[in-house]
Amino acid sequence: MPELPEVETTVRGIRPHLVDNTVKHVVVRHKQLRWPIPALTLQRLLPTQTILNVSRRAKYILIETSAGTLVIHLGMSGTLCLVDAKTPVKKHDHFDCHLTDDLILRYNDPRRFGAILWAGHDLDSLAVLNHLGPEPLSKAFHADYLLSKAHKRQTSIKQLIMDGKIVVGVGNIYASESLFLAKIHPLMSAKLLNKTQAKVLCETIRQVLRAAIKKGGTTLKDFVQSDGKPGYFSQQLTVYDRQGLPCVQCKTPIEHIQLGQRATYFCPTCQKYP
DNA sequence: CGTAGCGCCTGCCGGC
DNA sequence: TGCCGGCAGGCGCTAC
Repeated sequence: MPELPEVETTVRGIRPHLVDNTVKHVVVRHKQLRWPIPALTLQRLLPTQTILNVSRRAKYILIETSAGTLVIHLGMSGTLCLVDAKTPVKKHDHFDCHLTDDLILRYNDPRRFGAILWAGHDLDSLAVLNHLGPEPLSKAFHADYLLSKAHKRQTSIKQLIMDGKIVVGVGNIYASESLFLAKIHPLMSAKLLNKTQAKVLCETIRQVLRAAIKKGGTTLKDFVQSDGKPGYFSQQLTVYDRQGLPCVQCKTPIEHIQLGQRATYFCPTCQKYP
C-alpha cells in the first residue's frame, strides 16, 4: 500500500535511470485503471522524448518531458520498476514505457486503483493536481497553518490530516502513527486543536514520513530488478494494525475503531479523549 | 461552503 | 477441499 514515503522512494529509485534517457515507445495492455490510460496520446507524444526530470507532488509521480508530463499514481497496489527488455510480462503489468538501452519502466497494479495520465505543458490543467494542500515536508506546512485550517472544521483531527486539501500524503497508516506520537486522540474534534498540539502534530507527521523515507532508501536497494519485484520496506509501526497488543509506551492494549470507514488505531491511555 | 458516504478493484482471510 | 462474503484502501464524485 504505497503511501507518500513509498512514492518518494520510488521516485528516488527510478530517477537516476530515467533522466536523460529517451522514450522509444509505450505499450498499454490494460487501459482501465481509475481512469482510462490516454493510450493514443501517450503513443503519439512520448516516443523520441527525452526525460528531463522525475519528481513527486503528493502521491503523484511526475515524469517530465519537453512535450508534457506523464503523471502516475500507484493507488493501493501499484508498483513502478525498471526491468530489462527480456523480462517476461506478468499478471497485472498494465503499462510499459520502453527506453533506450533495453530498459523498460513497468507499471503493475492488481487492484487498478492507480492512474496513468498525461498533463501536457500545464500541470495545473490536470484536475487531480489542482486544489492539493501543501507538502507535509515543506515549509508551507506549519503549526499556524494547521491551526487556521483546524479551527473552523467540524470533523475529527484524524480525518482533517488525511484531507488532501489540508495536507497531502498523510494516508491512513501514517495518520494513526503521527497522532499516537503526538499523544492526540484520533476522534478529537479538529477545532479543539491548540497551538502546542498543532506544533507537535506537524512535527510528528514530518517525523514519521521522514523516518519511513529514510528506511525506504536503505531497504530498497535496487529498482532495476530481474524479477521486477518492488521490494517495499516493511513498516515499523507503533499502533497501526496492533489491536490488542501492548502500547509501546505504557503497555495498555491498543484499541481499534472505525472512523469514516477507515481502520483507526490508538492507545486509550497515551491519547486521552479531550 | 463542509461533510458523509459511495464505488472503483483484486487478493486475502476466515467461516462453513 | 472449495466456495463465498467481507474487508482493505486512496481519493474523486455525489448528495445533502
